[in-house]
Amino acid sequence: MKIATWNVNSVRKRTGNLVSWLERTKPDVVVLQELKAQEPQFPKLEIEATGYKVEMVGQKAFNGVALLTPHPVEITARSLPDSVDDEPARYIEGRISTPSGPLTVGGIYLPNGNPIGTEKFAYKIAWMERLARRARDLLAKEEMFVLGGDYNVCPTDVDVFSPKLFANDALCQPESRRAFRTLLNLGLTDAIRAFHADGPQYTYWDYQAGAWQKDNGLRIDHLLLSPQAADRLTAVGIDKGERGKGEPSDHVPVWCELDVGG
DNA sequence: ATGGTGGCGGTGCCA
Repeated sequence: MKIATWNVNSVRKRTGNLVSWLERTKPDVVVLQELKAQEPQFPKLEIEATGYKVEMVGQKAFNGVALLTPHPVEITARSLPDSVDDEPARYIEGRISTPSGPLTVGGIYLPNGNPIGTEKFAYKIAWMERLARRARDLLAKEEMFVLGGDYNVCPTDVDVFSPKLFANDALCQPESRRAFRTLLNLGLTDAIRAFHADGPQYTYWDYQAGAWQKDNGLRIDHLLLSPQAADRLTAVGIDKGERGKGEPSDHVPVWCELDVGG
């Protein structure tokens, strides 16, 4: 069972890349972020032609998340706890069946939070607390789940090409990192770090200043696994090649494999 | 060199 996350930075601009990636890598579930589209603008026909069903929470111009899978899926949430009306489209969650029991996949687009010292940063931290609340509720079920997405957090300085340059960035603040560690301390496993304990494992390279060519990257896209999912983790990967293609997203897909038997 | 790139929407906002 292959679970992936990808911030596509506009699903309309990325339709071609997305379709060829789906056909080549065949994930069982993929969560997408930054659709920058409402439901009528989503390239549903092109995606469905690949055999994937589309569940999404859309928004005009900004944010937007989707869950794609060829399997039967039950959508279990379209927002985090304590949501308000007209909340930014940043969370979707679905549940599929496997031979080892149900698997829940949450797709998250965590607020960027810049600049620090503003309401935007406070909103980021509050959003992370709501995510932790959802994680606790899911953990209580003692089932497999994966919370994948663009967390907009570099968990440690190893995850930043230049810690000095990002010292005042919301992605690297102690509060952001503490809230991320809270998720880990609940018992969640950072899938990439389970297989690559040290060293840079970037998932994002800015469009500006030749960041890709200079490998000036960040690790901000993560897959956090419940203990029941982590017990079955067999492989992880970062599809870095997507960043070198024509008209790329600034993020690349991150995936993991779970051995669920059958 | 106080810039640079990209997406949306039709001007500045967001990342």
